Amino acid sequence: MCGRYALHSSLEEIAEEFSAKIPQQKIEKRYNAAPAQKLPVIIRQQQNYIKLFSWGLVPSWAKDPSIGSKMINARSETIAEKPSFRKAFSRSRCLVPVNGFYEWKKTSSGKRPVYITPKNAAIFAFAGLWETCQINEKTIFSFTVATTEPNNTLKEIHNRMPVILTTKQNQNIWLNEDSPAQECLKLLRPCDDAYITHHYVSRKVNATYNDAPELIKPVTYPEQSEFF
DNA sequence: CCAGACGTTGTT
DNA sequence: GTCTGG
DNA sequence: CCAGACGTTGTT
DNA sequence: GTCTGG
Repeated sequence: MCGRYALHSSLEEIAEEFSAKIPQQKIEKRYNAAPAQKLPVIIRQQQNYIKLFSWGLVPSWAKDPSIGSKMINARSETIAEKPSFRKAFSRSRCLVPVNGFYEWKKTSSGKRPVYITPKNAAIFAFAGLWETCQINEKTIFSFTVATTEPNNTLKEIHNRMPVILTTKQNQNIWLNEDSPAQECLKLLRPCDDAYITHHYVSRKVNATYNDAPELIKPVTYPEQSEFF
């Protein structure tokens, strides 16, 4: 699954990577981006835009925005059918720019956070969906991240992983709102192991109020757990 | 017909 | 909004 | 994802 | 245990 990530590239770098217009808004470098926060996504409307949307998809019919906290991920196996996602899947797909993401690996001495980054690139593109919802005269813009089974590397860490689109061609199919659903579904597969690398990081990342470059630095945990 | 759900992950 | 359960 | 709250009445 | 907030 994917519930935390880092995005420290500049807006200019992100705009360049995704051929997107640079927004007026500034964004901060993030090392601990978390659900419910406003984060940059790439959407296509005539041209590509970078927008700041809330992580946790709030369906258009929702009456309470807190439903978004349950919608931070969408299983790709059912994304086209679920009432909460199917509308966005058919017409409102987006890319989520990410420099690396965190997964928590269970060990005999507790959960340890792992940071997963691209091996030969600067930025990952997660496959996402976005939505708008009107609640109390306010429009909520939100997004979710598609998940799939893990590749061989992630299998050692966790039982799910975010969908990462590694080629420009696939990113374009995903972003184009006229792409047939069948074509889009084909993209929702674990990415090849060759694209990623990973290392353990500090448990400081557990708390969302920590957000600094040190969070993505490698740390070493004891090889063997303590005896009891 | 109306009422109620609509989600994902993993359980050390 | 749309589907399922009662 | 993890951390932290989980409640009401009525105001030091 | 389960939900909300970040």
